[in-house]
Formats: sequence, C-alpha cells, structure tokens
Amino acid sequence: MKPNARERLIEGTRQLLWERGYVGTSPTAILARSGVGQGSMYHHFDGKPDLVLAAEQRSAELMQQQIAEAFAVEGTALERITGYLGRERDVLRGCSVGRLTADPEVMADDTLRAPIREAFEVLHEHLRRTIAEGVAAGEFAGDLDVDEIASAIAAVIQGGYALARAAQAVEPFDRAIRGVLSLLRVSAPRAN
Amino acid sequence: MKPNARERLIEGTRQLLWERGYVGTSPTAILARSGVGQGSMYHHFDGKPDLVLAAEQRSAELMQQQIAEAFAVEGTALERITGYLGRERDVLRGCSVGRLTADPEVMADDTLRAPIREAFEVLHEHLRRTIAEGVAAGEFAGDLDVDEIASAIAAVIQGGYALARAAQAVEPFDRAIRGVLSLLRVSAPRAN
DNA sequence: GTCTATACTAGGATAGAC
DNA sequence: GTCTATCCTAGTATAGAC
Repeated sequence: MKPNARERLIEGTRQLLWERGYVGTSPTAILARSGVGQGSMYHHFDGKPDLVLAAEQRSAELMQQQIAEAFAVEGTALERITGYLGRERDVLRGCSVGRLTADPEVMADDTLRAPIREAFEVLHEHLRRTIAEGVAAGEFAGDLDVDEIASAIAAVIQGGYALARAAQAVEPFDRAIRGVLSLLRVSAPRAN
Repeated sequence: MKPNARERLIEGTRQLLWERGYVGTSPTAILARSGVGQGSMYHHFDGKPDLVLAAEQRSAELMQQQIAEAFAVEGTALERITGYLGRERDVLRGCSVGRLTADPEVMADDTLRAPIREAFEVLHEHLRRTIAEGVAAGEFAGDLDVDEIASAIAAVIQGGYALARAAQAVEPFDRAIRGVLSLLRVSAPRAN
C-alpha cells in the first residue's frame, strides 16, 4: 500500500523546502525525491507554487499538532513551556516552517506566507495563555507582559536553530533554551 | 571616482545573498546588480563560491564592527545590552549573516560557514562578558549561567527576525526584545 | 492518472576580442 | 581589466502517448 502520488509529491516537496527553501527546490528534484513522473506532478498540481503551498500547509499543520500536544499535558505553566521547548527536535535541521521565512518568494506572496504566519500565531497564542496562567498562579512575576514573553520564547527557538546551524552543533540551541527558562524561573515572585 | 569592479561585485553579491541566499543568487543577477560585465567577474574571482566567500566575509566584518561599537559605550551591563538590542535595524530585511544559516550549500562547506560561525562567536563573547560584568555588579541574579543567557539573547535577535518576517511586521521582533530584556531586569537580586 | 518526449529560459562558466 | 559571444546543463512547463 504505497501512498499515492499526490501524497508523495507533497511530502517530497515538504522535505526539500525544509532543506533548501523555495528557489532551491526544483521540480526535477521533487520528482526524484517523490519517485513519480513529470506528468503526475502537473496532473495533481498547477505548478511549483501550487505544490509548494500544499507542502507548506502540511508543515504548518504538523507544527500546530505538536504544539497542541505539548501544551495539552498536565502540569504547571513552567512545566508545559519546558516540555514544549524540550521536545525532541532535529536541531541542525531547523524548523520546517521557520525555514521559509528566509525565502523572499514566500514572504512576498500573501498566500504562500499565510501558513507560516498562522503557525506562529498558534504558537504565540499557546505560549501567551500558558504564561498568563503562570502569572495568575504566582509562578512568574506579575509585572511581565505576557505577549512580550511569548514572543521572546518563540524567538529563542527559531534563533536557537540559527545559532546551532552556524556552529554545526546542538549545544548553542540547548544553551539558549536553558537560558530563557532560567530567566523565567528566576523571575518568580520571591515567594518561591 | 566610482568604486572599482571588485568592490561593486562584493557589495552586489552581499546584498543578493542577504535577500535571496546562495542558490537564489545567480551570476547574472550579480552582474546586473553590480553593473559590471561577465568577464570582470571571472577576472577577479574564481567563480561563484569564491565571490560568495568574499561577500560573506564583508558581512561578517560589518556585523563585528557594529557589535564592537555598541558594546564599547559607557554604562551598566543592562544599558549596553539594551543598546545593542535596540540598534537601528531593518528588521524585515533580517540579518545578513544569520540569513546564510538557512543555506545548505553554505552550512555544508566549512570555508563558507566560517565567517558566519566567527561572527556569532564574537557576538556571544561580547554578550557573555557583559553579562558577567552585570552579575559581578549585582545587576543580574548571581545564579545565572552567563553562556546560557548570552545564547538566549543572541537567539532572540535571530528568531525575532523570523517572527517579524512571518508577520511582515516589526512588532514581533520588538516584543521579543522587550520580553527578554524584561526577564533580565526582573531577574535582578531583590536589592533593587 | 502516469509516463516519456519535447521546448524554452536561465544558471554557471569559458574563450577570445578590445 | 573589461566586454561580448558562446557553451552546456538544469529549471520549469507543455503535449501527447499509454
């Protein structure tokens, strides 16, 4: 029961976009990666942008699933945030969604940019809500701006990938994550 | 006295790399941007990788200059860090050095990766030292790991660009910066 | 639906004139 | 040193057979 051509094209394109971005992803490479022929691709999709959009939507969907799962667990706010940040990640590969922010073709086209924007909005909303709960529970300092902290945490993840890739080592990513978590922890009202 | 062809090729390539990355930067585009002819390019450089390396080195050099300037000012540790984070930046354009971490061709080649790695090392070192001074001066909590905080701050900058580009708005970048600074401030020993 | 054949443009580099 | 002409391959898409 091998997956159908359409599915394989989406997944092949998704992988290539993740590794090489929009310009770096050629139809020829997609066909080779997906193991289908030229005609099959143009039967299922209008062309490269159409196929890319489908692949982006898939990546965004997967990211949103992982976010939902990570934040659905029981625990304190700090535990849930720590859990999401500590998820198993192929750090040197980076983020399949964040990678696309580097592509001018994607950023310049509102349709192609939408899945990226939405995935980050969903992450921000989960972080925001969790941080607000933590503040309410006295876990974090009450004078923190929840949107600012949420953006800082999301940025640490994305930027952590960049630092790690530059060093070709996972350590800078892990350090950055531990750093922001230690700041969050230390921000706790003196009660603790 | 227009700049010579060599200089214009480096600057044109630097701009294109910044916008479009390695695969997205074609010799043809470089020539158009630089206003020189084909022969001129292959006279001064061995080919695309050689020219790209020169352009990368220029970007890394500029980044290191800006870092040195920002951290050379008088002030508390927090003021110097805030100063660097608040530097004037074309946020939606992103980081000319960080952009290249997305390129597999650059990351896979140690020579092409070196300028990126070094620029981030220099930034890390300045942040690390400044944070250590802040801890010594009682500005920040003493139980913070300076390397972790330095990595977190560097990551917020790079990740902030990604968030801003995804939203096509500067606000997420600014929020992330304010967020990490507020955590740093709030981490201060209760003395304040 | 999927394949192969074909077409056209652009990427990347060389040769040789000036 | 710089330019134009030329070359070959790969990117992107269409046509039409099976």
